Amino acid sequence: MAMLLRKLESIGTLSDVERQAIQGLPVRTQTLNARQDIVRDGDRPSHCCLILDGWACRYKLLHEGRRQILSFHIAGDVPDLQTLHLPTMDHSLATVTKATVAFIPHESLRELTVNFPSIGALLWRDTLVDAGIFREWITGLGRRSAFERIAHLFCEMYLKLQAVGLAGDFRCRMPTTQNDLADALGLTPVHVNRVLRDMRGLALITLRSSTLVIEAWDELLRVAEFDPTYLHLEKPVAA
Amino acid sequence: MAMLLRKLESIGTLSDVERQAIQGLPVRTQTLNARQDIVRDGDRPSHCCLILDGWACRYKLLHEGRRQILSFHIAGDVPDLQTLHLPTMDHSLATVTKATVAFIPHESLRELTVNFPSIGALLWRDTLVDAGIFREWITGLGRRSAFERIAHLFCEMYLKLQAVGLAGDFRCRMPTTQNDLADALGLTPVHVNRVLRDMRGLALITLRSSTLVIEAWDELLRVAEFDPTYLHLEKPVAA
DNA sequence: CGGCATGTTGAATCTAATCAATCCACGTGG
DNA sequence: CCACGTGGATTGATTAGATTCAACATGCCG
Repeated sequence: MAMLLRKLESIGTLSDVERQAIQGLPVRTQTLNARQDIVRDGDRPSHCCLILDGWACRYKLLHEGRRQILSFHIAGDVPDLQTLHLPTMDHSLATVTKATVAFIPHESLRELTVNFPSIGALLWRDTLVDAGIFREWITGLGRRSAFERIAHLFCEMYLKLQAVGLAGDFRCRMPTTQNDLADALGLTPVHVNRVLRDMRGLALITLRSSTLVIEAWDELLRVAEFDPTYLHLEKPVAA
Repeated sequence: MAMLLRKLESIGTLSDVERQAIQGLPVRTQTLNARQDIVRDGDRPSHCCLILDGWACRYKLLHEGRRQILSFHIAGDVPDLQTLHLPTMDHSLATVTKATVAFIPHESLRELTVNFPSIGALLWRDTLVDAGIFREWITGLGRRSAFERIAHLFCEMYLKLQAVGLAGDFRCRMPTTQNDLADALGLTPVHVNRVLRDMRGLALITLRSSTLVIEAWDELLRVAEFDPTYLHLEKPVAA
């Protein structure tokens, strides 16, 4: 549960007792291949899923195979935490890469929130941060250009990864295909490809073999019109 | 607080004691003109805002006056409930129409969630439904056509209004300008206008003087590819 | 080595944006 | 009562950003 602790402490604070209570949660761990569904639209799961390693994403499917990715998730995230109070899934959750996940029974989590209201508040807070990220994505999809959207996503993922110690020195994993990026940003894979070429041309970033290197962080922030407030990170954000 | 009760009971259930506790909340009521900010991006409010009458919306501003509306809110909604656990606003909240709102101190709401954990759970649930609506909007902005987006929004608002008794018989208020719709759906006002003309031509809806009449509900659901699951309404949805 | 997923590029097309007038409904004041 | 002002709605003409279709390259894995 180290990843969960690290994640929760990136958006709030925990006491020793609380840390121990979280570490005492019963979990069933499982490793999944890339592109496997974890829970599906319409399911009524009895567990939440904590990501220990790898990437996952939430998505919805529409007619004619159209897919919209709603969020990307990394180690420490509990992408279906909302099932604690919304029994029916209104979207699906799948792995992006090979991933290790831990399933935590709803019951245990409810118990935890009853015994430790401040952990409950922190979990609530986590779902609220999630919603804040959704709002930012809405803004991007509605009013940002393809270029700005991609730049913005790179800033976001870099900071999210950094917050749990998985990024630094302006480089991080980005194990998404151009197709995944397209489905997340409301674009076509072809157009994503062209924009990435342009970004490379401007010496903003390089993205090769699932590794993102941000060559010009300040410039990337500027073109993305990126303001990290919406991530509601507890610790000040590293420049 | 009747509207708040009605709203909460549209997504869950309350006992008599809980109803009374909610009715005992101290509030300061205020009437605002149309297009007034209630809280602004960056604020750290000490109250939540319950809408008693009229419409409000959340929005973000970008460069060059670009605006993205993130959600519409009606009587019974508490659009800034997240400030209970996310002190800093990452967007603004404003009235759409002349509106009456009630301000409830954070302190009182926190007390309420401590004394009545099941009210706390219901409020949490409300923010989760909110997030579910954000996800649906992401899907629309990313992968639906302008026509589908508008149709989808009409279905959503009709059901939301119906759930609190403000709509029926396939008609409801829709006090949004075409400009508001454009900012909500990632379109231009001009294009919204054309699509509305087309929808009228197909005898799907009429929208005049802030009143929406849905002429062909089933057909509207079909073209919008609308599935009400994401609204997580407690009561079955009226056909 | 072969096969398949992913990435890349070109050309044609299209949806929706942009720019620019004009129209209409409504409220106000002379 | 009517002229005027204003905000919103409507229409036309043009443009731009992104899509679509298609072909080809690359790289990884069995």
